[in-house]
Amino acid sequence: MNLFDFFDTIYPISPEAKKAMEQIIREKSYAKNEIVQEIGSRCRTVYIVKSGSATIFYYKDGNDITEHFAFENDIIVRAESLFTRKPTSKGIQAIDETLMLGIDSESLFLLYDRHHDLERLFRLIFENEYVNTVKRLESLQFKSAKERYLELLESTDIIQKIPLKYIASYLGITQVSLSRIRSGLG
Amino acid sequence: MNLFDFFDTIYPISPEAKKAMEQIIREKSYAKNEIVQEIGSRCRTVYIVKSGSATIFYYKDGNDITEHFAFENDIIVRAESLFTRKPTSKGIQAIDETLMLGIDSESLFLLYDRHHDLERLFRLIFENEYVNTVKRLESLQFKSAKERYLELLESTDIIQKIPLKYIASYLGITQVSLSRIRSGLG
DNA sequence: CTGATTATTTAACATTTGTAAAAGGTTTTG
DNA sequence: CAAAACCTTTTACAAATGTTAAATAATCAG
Repeated sequence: MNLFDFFDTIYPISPEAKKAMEQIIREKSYAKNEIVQEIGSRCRTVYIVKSGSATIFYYKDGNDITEHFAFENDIIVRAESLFTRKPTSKGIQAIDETLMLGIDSESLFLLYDRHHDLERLFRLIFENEYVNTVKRLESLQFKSAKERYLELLESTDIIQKIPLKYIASYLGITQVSLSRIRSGLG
Repeated sequence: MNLFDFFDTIYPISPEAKKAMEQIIREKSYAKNEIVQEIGSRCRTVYIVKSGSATIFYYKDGNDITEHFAFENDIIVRAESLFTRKPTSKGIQAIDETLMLGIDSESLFLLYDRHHDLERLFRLIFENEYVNTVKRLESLQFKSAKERYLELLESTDIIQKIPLKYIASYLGITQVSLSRIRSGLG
């Protein structure tokens, strides 16, 4: 789907706003496993996955942890950096060959002053991300690992294609534990 | 602190916007343990805690679970309902004698059209809530219960006054487990 | 195609956390 | 004040998850 068609499903914006946005969007493709944004950087880009898949990841005690997955038409930002202007210890990585649209966030935020509809659009987009995060929190707070795994399986088919090491850490468990759950013993 | 002084520290709004907001705010006090919003209701109010403390809670397998704490000057909303207009299985409860300001959310959202600065202010407020939720997610995903408890203790002094049963479920553990951690054996 | 690399499962054991019940503490209220 | 209600800790045992290492299985690169 075209980006603006996608945006129209959320909140229609004026032709002027579209024109202004086009100036600050760039498309880029990433190879499998390529780093999109380095750990330690500031988040200055709002990404939209056009095809492929990407994660937000970080390291804890030497282990690679997947905090977030993004697939086709998903927004991907490191919120704790984008909205605070501080660097973050998280990075973004392409899982597969991935095509991304990147919107320069500083420019976008400036456009909010002249284009109220753009601020509205992105307010709605990020409110939705906020809601998704609250739901994931609920899942991690008191559901068992097995419940979380089943819930994830039901959320999207694409998850089937993602290597289990990413999925395990996303669920907050080890690969060994995930294997047990999958074999029906967990 | 006065509400508008507090808002000014986030994003200054016009006198007209203040006047419009005053029409949709009501102050109400709640007794200790009083339910502010019932489980199963829709979130149509943005609360601000003036004094006291409140939680977002729900039931899972018969257990009372605390999802969120709010203290003085904190915003408290059930985001998964406020931003989707759907009912939620979570409620809001006062822990202590608590004074709250309630802003009618439907009216607020209507004001966004006429008062761009109000939309800006609340966008910034909820972006901040979103960031807080992401940080909590990170904590629940891969920190140990002990780490989470120590982190919570450092976040605010007020937490010392909150009964441990609320804190245990907020951390995603049982009271027994929290007692073990506190006694240094966990 | 085949060895090398990477991903996944299994096994054995350790640690953490949960469950249920009881025992102390503390607070509330008549 | 004293009984009741509520909160917190402790105990003993069960279940879930982690750790390390090894064994398979699948994929990749020359």
